[in-house]
Amino acid sequence: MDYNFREIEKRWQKFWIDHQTYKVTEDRSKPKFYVLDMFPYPSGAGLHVGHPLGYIASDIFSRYKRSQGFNVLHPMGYDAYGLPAEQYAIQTGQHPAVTTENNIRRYREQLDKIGFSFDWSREVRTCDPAYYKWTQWAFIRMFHSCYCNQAQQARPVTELVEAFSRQGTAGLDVACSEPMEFTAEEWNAKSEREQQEILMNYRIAYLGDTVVNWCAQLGTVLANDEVSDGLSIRGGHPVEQKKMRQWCLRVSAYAQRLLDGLENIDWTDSLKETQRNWIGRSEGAVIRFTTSRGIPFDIFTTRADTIFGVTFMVLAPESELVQQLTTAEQRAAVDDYIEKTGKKTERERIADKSVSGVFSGSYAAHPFTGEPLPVWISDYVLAGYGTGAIMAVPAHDSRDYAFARHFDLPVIPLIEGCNISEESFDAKEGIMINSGFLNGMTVKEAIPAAINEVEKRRLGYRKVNFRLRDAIFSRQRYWGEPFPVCYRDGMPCTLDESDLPLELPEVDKYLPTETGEPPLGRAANWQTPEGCPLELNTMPGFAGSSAYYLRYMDPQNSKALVSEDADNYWRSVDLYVGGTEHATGHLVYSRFWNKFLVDLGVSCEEEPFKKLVNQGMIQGRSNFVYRIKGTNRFVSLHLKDAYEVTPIHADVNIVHNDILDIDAFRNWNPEYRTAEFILEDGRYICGWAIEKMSKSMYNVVNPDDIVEKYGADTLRLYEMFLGPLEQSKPWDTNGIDGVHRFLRKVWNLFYKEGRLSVTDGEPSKDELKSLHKLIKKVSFDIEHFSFNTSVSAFMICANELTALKCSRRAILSDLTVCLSPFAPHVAEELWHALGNTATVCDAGWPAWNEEYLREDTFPCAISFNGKSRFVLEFPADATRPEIEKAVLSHPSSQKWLGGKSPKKIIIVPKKIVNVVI
RNA sequence: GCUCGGAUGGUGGAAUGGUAGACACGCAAGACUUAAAAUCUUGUAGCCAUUGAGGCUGUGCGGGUUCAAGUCCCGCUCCGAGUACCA
Repeated sequence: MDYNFREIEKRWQKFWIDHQTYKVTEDRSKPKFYVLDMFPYPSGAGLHVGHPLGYIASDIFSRYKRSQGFNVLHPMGYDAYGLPAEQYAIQTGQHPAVTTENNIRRYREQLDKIGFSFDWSREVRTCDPAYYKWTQWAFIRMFHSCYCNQAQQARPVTELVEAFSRQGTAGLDVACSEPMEFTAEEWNAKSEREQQEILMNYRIAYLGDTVVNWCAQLGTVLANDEVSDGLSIRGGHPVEQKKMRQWCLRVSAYAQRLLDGLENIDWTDSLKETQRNWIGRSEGAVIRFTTSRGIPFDIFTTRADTIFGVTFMVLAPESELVQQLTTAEQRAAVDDYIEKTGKKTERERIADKSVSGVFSGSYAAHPFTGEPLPVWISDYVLAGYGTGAIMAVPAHDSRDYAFARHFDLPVIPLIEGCNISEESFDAKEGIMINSGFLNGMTVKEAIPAAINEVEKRRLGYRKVNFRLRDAIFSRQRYWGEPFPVCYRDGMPCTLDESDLPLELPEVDKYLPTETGEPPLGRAANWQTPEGCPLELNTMPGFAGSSAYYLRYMDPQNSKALVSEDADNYWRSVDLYVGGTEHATGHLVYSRFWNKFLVDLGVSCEEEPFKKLVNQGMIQGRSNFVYRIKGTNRFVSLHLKDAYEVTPIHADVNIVHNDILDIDAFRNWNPEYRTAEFILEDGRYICGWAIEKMSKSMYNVVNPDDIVEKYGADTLRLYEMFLGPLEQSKPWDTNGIDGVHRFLRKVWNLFYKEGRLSVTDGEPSKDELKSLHKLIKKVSFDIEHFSFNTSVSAFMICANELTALKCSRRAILSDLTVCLSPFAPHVAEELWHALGNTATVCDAGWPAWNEEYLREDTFPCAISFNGKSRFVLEFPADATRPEIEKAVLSHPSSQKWLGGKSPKKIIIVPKKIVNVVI
């Protein structure tokens, strides 16, 4: 019987479905383990070979943990809301739900062919009302919560209202958009509407007037992580800054917890560092300057030590102080400047490195010297960071320096011996000069000293600033979760939780209305039964993916997002596998979302993803043919230099090991039907290059084709064999034959001349050694996600056992179990062929025995002064004097010693002997 | 600019400070075959030798620590990823 992978894989995939082999329940008799993949967005293009890489790795780990007796939760679902389906709907009029459903079906077919051990009974889809009910529910809870900075915890807004009516804002430290101060009497005297306006300033989900990234082509706002280089990540359209009233999530309130939480999780350093930068904690001080007309002017600085070097002040063009500080004489110039910068898109603002700005006409007084400092307005100061205003220290900040040089403003050096003739001195080192009471101190001493003095004189206060902004949560799109919000007299109110889910309505077109409202404006009767209009925006992509890992724990629960019982059992994700591209998006939002749920008592673990592994990207490997210019003749790679040629992408699916299938190429495109070829050694050899995997480069490799040709087990092994999991690498089908050959070799250990041929009885010493070497190596490798070397270990073992003509049942049985996480179908087949009735995942992971690995003798490299010279075999129990004697009496030793006697002899047991002369 | 990775044969890549190049691809030679494919065997870092002979040089570059460095330390070069008027 041959290794018929098609039949085997079909049989076992059916078996696993029929027997619900991978369904899990909360079995308290076993330890739990939660392995999660980042769920995919089901795109129309289907999966290419890059997508399953992470899924294969997590599947191997899941199966391994199952064999070790863990109760493994390994679910899969779909991140089904998103822009591409909606764009497609706009073009074709097809309902996004239909295309999404089709895409999901296609994804599922492709995934099923690879033999994953997902528990599909727990599948979730973010566009399913039974699922997004809980996304809406969390939003309602965020609306009714505020963040208490003292307790570092979300609290109900009702508590805040009570505090306001009792004591006003006195003694409260609650996260807010704008600092506010009022007394209990003032609060109680306010109207309901005024009180609601004030509460918006504190809610965790709030409506805020914010500068947003507006993308006109997409007709929607985008979050910071959805924009790169001033272009939208989806589609690459220009993005401009616009002030709009939008739903926001107060992610910034959780900044410190998000930062602290990184200490206790097992993620790569680079990913943690990316998040730290994104959160951007900086310690400094807010210092209050006073302007000529008594208007306070607060700035944030991390370099309070440079206060004596301030020569001017700068405001962001969007700052509210601009209007107050502009004098009559400067009015025209300032208005002109504001208009010009306002028109610039984000992209232009980044691209334009030239210095620009305008003088406001006002002066601020230096808090220590009282000296007047001109107040300028420039777009190099950002409205959204700190206070939107800075004190400019041109000698020690490169941006201030460029500005001062351009407008010819004074520059005062503050550090002994620094050279500021060409550029500013930004380093935080040196001895202070020209700085009053700070003179003679080092920079490191001067920073706290300056802040202390500022606080003592009541000129300002110590402040920790974060770069992390609140997340803009509204999208002017159709295909997303509707907000559970209606407007009563223009005031936003949440729906009752019992009315959830609020289902997405039908619309005639997926475009904005004629009046410019979002697509939901087209829905008929989009209002509550009492007639209050419902919110027209929908939620962004990250809404549905922020708590999906919790829903998998209890996916059918209609009473709660997750039951306390299920949450207490599964707790958090032990292993999360996915790409780095979510470092500042999903992985920040879901950590925030989880922390909020922890505050509500819904989730029990502060961090949702204990360990995270980033699989690398699989790039495409394109093939080229070379057409001689102006002809339909193609010349093979190594002969092309003799001609003038144009490289043309050839479909990688008609090229094998860089050799072109000429007939297939002629049939590929009518244009090439009559093509002629100049061959080398009778073959046409293609050139190649590493590029992104995409249709236009004809380098997309479909996993279905690989499964059809080689089988799922070969695909799984080969994807792992390609290189280290976390490294980006090109897909190169060359070499897959080797992995396939290995599986056939394993098969041939069991089957001789077409029939099963295994023998009972005691395995030989060599057989045991080979097997136990494998068990040890593979166990270690899986724990360390070093799957590529595991595959090598399998190949070595198969080669050794083949050489030993091993057909011993005991050996083959354990080998099969080791192989089962990697190649589950063939392992299952062989396991049953050995006469087992239970599935291979119930077999239990074999333990290795060091006893079998011990050698009778060991080879030892003999070095002289570190240079390896010859190898000697020693008995396992050789003593030091015996080794020394053997080494020195070896005929070559005299040659290397050159008549001298050795200074010392270093013996590393079982590895090396070094003779130092 | 800053942060984090990385650099090893023709290729993908192995190597707890201890015989560098495992394993695989590719290539070459051989066996089987009318032939091809498939399969199997052998060889395969470079250089100089040799045919019972071994030696030298080698992990991006330059130093250092060590009996011993691809691995650790210092200084560069190049490549990749992320991030950026963040005060």
